Amino acid sequence: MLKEKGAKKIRTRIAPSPTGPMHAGTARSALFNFIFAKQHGGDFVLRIEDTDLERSDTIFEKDIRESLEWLGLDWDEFYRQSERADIYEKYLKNLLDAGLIFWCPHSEEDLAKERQEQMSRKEAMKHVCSHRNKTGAMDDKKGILRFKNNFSKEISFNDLVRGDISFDSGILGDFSIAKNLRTPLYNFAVVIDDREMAITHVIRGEDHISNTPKQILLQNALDFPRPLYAHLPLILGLDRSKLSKRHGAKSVLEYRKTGYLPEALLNFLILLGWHPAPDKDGREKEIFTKKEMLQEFSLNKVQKGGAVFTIDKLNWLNRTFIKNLNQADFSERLLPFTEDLAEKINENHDKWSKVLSLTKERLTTLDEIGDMAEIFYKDPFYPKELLFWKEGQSAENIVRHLRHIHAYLSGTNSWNKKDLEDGIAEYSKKEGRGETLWPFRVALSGKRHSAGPFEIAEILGKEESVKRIEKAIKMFE
RNA sequence: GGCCCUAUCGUCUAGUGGCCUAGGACGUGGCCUUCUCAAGGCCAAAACACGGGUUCGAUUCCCGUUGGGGCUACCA
Repeated sequence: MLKEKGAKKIRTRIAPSPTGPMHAGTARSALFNFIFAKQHGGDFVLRIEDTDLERSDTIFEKDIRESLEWLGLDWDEFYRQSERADIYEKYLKNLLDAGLIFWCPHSEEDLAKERQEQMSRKEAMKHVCSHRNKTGAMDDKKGILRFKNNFSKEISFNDLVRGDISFDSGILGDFSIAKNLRTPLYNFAVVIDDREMAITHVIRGEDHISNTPKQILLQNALDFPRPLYAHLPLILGLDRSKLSKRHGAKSVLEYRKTGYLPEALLNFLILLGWHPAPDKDGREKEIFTKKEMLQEFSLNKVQKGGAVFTIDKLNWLNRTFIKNLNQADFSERLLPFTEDLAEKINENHDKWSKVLSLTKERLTTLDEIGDMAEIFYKDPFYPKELLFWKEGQSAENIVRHLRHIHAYLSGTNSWNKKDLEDGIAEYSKKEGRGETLWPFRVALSGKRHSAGPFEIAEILGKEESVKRIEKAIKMFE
């Protein structure tokens, strides 16, 4: 995409707090930020918002980084707020000197009581501090820092996905900005960092809309330029509330563990709240490579209403992406899911590649490979009843068909799917395909659902196939 | 309680005043193919929350109602 001459380099960021594993909402925000930055030749910044030491844990920071890496959303710069206290302190002191912020000595109990009363009076809950005009030095061992709000001013901004949004700044009260000079609170740290990191576009969840006026007030006080804002619709659970663990929402890494492909998850996520215009023939595209996302994404096509996360379409996308994988890629991605089979796979790669081609278009998630591939490596165990094609099929017939097939298989030396099928065709046509082929297939696979008997037989080889048929016949003796 | 955002099939969405008999995808149902499953092909059911305006004409613009959501911390 063309860059305007002299235009500032576009910089976006994802700013998660390491208080839990990365979930779909954060992943989608990261995606949108990444795509937007990259399609404009800009930078994508990862900033860990760990100012709340109580709740933050490095284990979650690791989870976040690993999630982003797995998704291929590589960041250009990395920051950690806990390492930036000097910067926040500098700005806080300036603001204090300028009399734009002040120390508020009220206890949490006082504040809670005040809110309670305001609620019962049907007023907006806010704290307008009695100490707001006490400038100058104060005992910083007590109380917190608040922004001295000058009221009755409308503050508005233009949201890239929603248009103009305005607030009455008065209802904000003297909002909190730091616990002390070296411990900033969210709204303050964000404003400082977005400025220090030269963020041009703040693309984040809709849940931050109400934080925006506070941040703008701070920017104005600091004389900072205002970034452009784009608030994304929220990802919702089945009950239409903000998606959370409560809904059993999985973390990004859990999707990896289950065997979802990162490209499928990305494709799914970008469609939650965005869809490009149909092409010139009116066709609407559903499958996007990252390259296509880069070409087609645009903020003004982003949806305003929240989107419910349902697994069905993700599953379909995952199946589709798996199906389109080439054999080598498929095999490689299967590695974490085939450890139990590793030895046997190494013994015979040729056999494994045949197994792969049979299973590839049957998998929804990669972790299903075990169940599907085991029939080629382990003796099947199944109840005798499974051999019956339909209710009415007689045991005599099953045995008769299996014996015929057994005899044929034992006698032929032309062991490939096509010849086997041809060899049995006449008999199965005469006796009934389901009648003969169902017991044949079950004898080989031991499963109600599987690939066809000839395909399985080809992979199993003559000896093993014959053995399995014999075993099935024995069940009737 | 206050403030803000939002509203098209079950779900994700296309749609920016007439092209809408509202399109696509997932899911669902049926049929075809078929030994089962998967895949594939065909078909079907399925939505503009409601009420007022504006207009020759509203899914589309405005207002209101209702519904849904978010925020309202010394969390982010």
